[in-house]
Amino acid sequence: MTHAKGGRSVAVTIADVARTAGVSASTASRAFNHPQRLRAETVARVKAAAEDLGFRHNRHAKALSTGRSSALGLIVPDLSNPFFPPLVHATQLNAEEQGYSLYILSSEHNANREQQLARLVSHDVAGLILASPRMSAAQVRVIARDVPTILINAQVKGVPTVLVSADGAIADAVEDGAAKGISGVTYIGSDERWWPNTEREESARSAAERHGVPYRRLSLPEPTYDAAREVVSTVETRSHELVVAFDDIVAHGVLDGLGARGYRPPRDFRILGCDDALPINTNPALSTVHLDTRMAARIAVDMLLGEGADEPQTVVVSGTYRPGATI
Amino acid sequence: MTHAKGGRSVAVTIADVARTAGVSASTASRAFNHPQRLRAETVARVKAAAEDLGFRHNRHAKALSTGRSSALGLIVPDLSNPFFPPLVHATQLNAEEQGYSLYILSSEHNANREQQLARLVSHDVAGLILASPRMSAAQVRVIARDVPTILINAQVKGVPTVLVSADGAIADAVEDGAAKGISGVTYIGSDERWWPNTEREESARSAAERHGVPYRRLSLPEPTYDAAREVVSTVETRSHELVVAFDDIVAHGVLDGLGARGYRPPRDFRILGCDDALPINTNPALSTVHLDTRMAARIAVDMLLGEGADEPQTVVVSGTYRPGATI
DNA sequence: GTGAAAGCGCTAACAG
DNA sequence: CTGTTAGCGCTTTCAC
Repeated sequence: MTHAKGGRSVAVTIADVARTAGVSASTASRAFNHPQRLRAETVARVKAAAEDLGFRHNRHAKALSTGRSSALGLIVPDLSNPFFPPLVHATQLNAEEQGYSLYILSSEHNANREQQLARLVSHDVAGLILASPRMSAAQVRVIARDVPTILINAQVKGVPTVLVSADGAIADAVEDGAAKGISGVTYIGSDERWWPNTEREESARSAAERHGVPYRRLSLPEPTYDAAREVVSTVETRSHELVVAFDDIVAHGVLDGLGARGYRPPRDFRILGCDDALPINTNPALSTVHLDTRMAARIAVDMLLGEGADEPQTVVVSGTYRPGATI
Repeated sequence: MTHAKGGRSVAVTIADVARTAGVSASTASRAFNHPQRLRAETVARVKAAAEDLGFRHNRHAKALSTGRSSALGLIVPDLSNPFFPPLVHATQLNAEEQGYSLYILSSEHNANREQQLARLVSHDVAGLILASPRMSAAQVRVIARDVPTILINAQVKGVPTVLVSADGAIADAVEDGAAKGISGVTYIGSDERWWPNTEREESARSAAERHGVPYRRLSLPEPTYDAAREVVSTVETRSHELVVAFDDIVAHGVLDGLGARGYRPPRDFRILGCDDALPINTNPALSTVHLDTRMAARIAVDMLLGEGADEPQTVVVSGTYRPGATI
């Protein structure tokens, strides 16, 4: 290997590989892209040479030449929310497996920034995954026209979607609660029209209705621990109700806020979290909904890279109720 | 805008821009890359044309042509640890500001996978940031020879480094504790030779020594909530000691584990966390060390993109002691 | 089954 | 100040 100024090693090109293998550049290229069209012996010789020289395809040249990128994009609203890291990691693994790398972008829950990021990468990636996007349907459509796009936890007509649904699990939890005698259901989350929030709220509401118990909603300015704790420290409390929290963090806030007032689950109230991904446990152990984000990621990547992108479909990955000691 | 099959819009090239602006491709190119060398009027005309057509540079063509990528890489051991998302986000912002996008890779604390990821992207990025790497110094050097590399929270001779240090803050915390009368210092973390762990342990140890109180270390198989909780639920306890935890999560585990045995801070023991980044608060509020990862990210990106890469330097970003109610 | 040649979109000498 | 030309590394017709 020769060296350039700065002591940094210089790239090995496919021409170098071709030369040492004693073939032309096109043949060397074919050894990687269309090995069937070559004699097995030739393929082996080229690959051996490549190995020897430490050859690696220049991603940019390849993309320029083929018109296809070997990168995917993933936009999430917030890396700090424990829901996303496993999703991100799983996406990365699946992408890698198929020979793609991944641009991970974080929008910080800002719809405009999200769209801006999406536009920024849309021309440089083979496909884009929008996880729990903040964009409007119209904004999503603009992006989807530019680049193959998969939605996770959002619904836009004409764009393929993976839904990580808590619906059935929340129903199960409410049923469990009802069997133990609850006086009502309270959903606590933000009042944003954001799919994860609206789906969970709607699940809680309809489950309450089904069991004939009163339903109410507590709105948080933001679905954070502090906001939740704050709200329940002042709100009028109804005994023996089931609190369905937007996620485990909010549930944690509720637990601590109510705990400070002397209320303990399941004695005084019952509570359900969601996401099952906190680095910290509660006491008593929180009943929650386990969401299989890894599966969702796998499906999303497969849909993106698969053929069936023509007829946009919706796949629902159902979460499961994980009873703890709070229901 | 014309359309290709599949209804996806077709790319606008710089040649298109040049044509509508009535200039040559090179002039159009210069309007973006060397505007000083052009008449202001020309620059304006080209930019207007570009705007009109919705032109965006083809990243791959540009990279191929210049030999420089406009992407940076960032490898972290674990997105799920609350320490990293702010670091990642800040890196992204700074990279973006300078016109770079960011490949974020997660190694899941696996040294080999980490190196593999680093090699994978090393040829496709303008620079690489390794945050709290698991790789050996030798492995880091291999990468650093291939691509400009900055280390965060690791030290390898010859490679520029940003250290997010808890040292002074831990000293301050121990001093605070000592003023209130502690019987000793216990560091609780893993026993890995990983910079963040060894730095904090060493700080705790030397601070204890300085104050003439006994020191000991509790080793966790992994620095998790459960492991910490488990260990302190069985270990012999010494009253009125100061527990220095590897991070807030471990501190949380200690708090809950000791709490279950009826011990409360600061009455029975004192405790310090680290990272100041949990989505959840403790009760009483945890004393912790605030680490300015955003600043670290900014410096890392600047070092990577700046000129001074010739003389590798080490920059230390010192954390600050954030007294809560547990010391 | 393999080679020669052209071209992806852009930038960078080199002329003028 | 601006246009012409060549070429980045790779894939891909099109010949043989």
